[in-house]
Amino acid sequence: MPKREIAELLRGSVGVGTDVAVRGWVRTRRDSKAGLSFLQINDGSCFASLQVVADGTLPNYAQEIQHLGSGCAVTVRGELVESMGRGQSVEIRATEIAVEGWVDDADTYPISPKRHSFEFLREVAHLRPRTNTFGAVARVRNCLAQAVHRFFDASGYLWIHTPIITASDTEGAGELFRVSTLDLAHLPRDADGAPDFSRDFFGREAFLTVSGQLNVEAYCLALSKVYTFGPTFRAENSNTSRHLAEFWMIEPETAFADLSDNADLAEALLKHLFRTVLEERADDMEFFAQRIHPDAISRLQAVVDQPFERMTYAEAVRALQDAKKKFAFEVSWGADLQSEHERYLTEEYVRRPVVVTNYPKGIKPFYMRLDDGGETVAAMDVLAPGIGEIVGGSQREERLDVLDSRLVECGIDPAPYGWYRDLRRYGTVPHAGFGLGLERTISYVSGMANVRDVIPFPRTPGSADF
RNA sequence: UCCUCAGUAGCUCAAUGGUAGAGCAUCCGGCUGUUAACCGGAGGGUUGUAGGUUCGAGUCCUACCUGAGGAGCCA
Repeated sequence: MPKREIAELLRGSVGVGTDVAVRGWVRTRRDSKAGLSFLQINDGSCFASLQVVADGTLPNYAQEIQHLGSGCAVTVRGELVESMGRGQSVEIRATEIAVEGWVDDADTYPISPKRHSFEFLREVAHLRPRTNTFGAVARVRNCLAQAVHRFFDASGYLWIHTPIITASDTEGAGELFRVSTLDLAHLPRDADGAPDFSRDFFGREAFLTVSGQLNVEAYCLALSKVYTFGPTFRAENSNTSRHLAEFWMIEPETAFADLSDNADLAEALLKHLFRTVLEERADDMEFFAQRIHPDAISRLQAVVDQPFERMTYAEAVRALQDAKKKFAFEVSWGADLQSEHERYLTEEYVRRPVVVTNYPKGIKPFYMRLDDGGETVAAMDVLAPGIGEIVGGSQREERLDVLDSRLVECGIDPAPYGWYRDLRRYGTVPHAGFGLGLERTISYVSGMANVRDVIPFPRTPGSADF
């Protein structure tokens, strides 16, 4: 008897009348005193559960089946039949139900068949994938990750596995987590009494990466079209619904490309991701639209159907200054846009994703290409309704002399950047790239308001359970 | 890190400074090709922690802990 995924059976790819076996976990049991029970079985292969009809004549009916409850693991064998009830087209008429794993104490099993707050479910992160919501999030997350690779592969980009451990502590993007094997209780000291990192594992200080960008630029300037996709770490004490200490980031880098090409790529990537998830995870998206965010589907559809708005930072500042809305922070040229400003632009001013470009150089890092005029850099942020900044990127400074003066201007010691400067010494070309936060993308797609609920085991300040 | 709010049954929440309750979940019984099932019953509590005010504190005060929302930082 072939074992089947529930998704296959509900898709109709197995004929009615076939003997099948399914394995999964009981969601609910409903008894009929007419002498049969109905089990909803879910195996995670799709959003829906499969109804199993258990007749009272089954040998373990009274002993076992009538005591099955939410969370129990079972193997069901039987015939796939057209359902006599409403609500599902097919069901399994069981000939055998084997209990694989009981629920130890149904009274305290956290995932009872009722509504739970996301805050509570975070405390049982090892069990929350058994809920409708977190099953859907997991499938959508997988769908998006697979779509990222398919998009880049089809576009001729190479996936570059940039290092997780980095020796540079001055990449300019936030606080870093230290990687060390030194004995903290007996820390070796140098002559000045400072920790002697020459005795550390790598013979120097080392950290977890905050971005694969600098490394991937090296491969970009040889292989033309490359991207990284992996975990990223920031030791910022950020306590918001949009920040994690460990998150996944997608960072493409394109040679012979300028800022406009870069924005085109970001737009094409986002549209591809949204189109794919609407198509391949229609069941989960339907759930998100019904229970999580009413516009979950319609707003993705809208993004896919129309071009992104584009405006320069200067235009954005003007729009904000002309806005009737009162902001807590005043808008003036030279200052970074506040969250409230970004939100106004994308949610009220253009009401869809918007690419803001050419920010003042003073608020952007050294590696962004200086624009003609010398006041702005070729930076771009993609702002999306509901989450704000979803993409941050730029055309990179490919001119060695300008890069050097920018390093000085930003007060950065050029010494550790020898290899990065080499890329400008030997066959430099214009190139551009950006970072797309996977969790923020999932958050936007699903309508899940907190990125802690779109990653399996969230790491945030003061919290690394599981 | 800063500001604001919240911690009461397994969960979601009530309770004027005066006997701690409901719904859901769980268990038991009834009913039904059921499907957010329905009806009845039962068990379930050191009110986040430590102090303080008061005849009396879930409620008021102080500190701390935890969580959430917002800000900053950013993806």
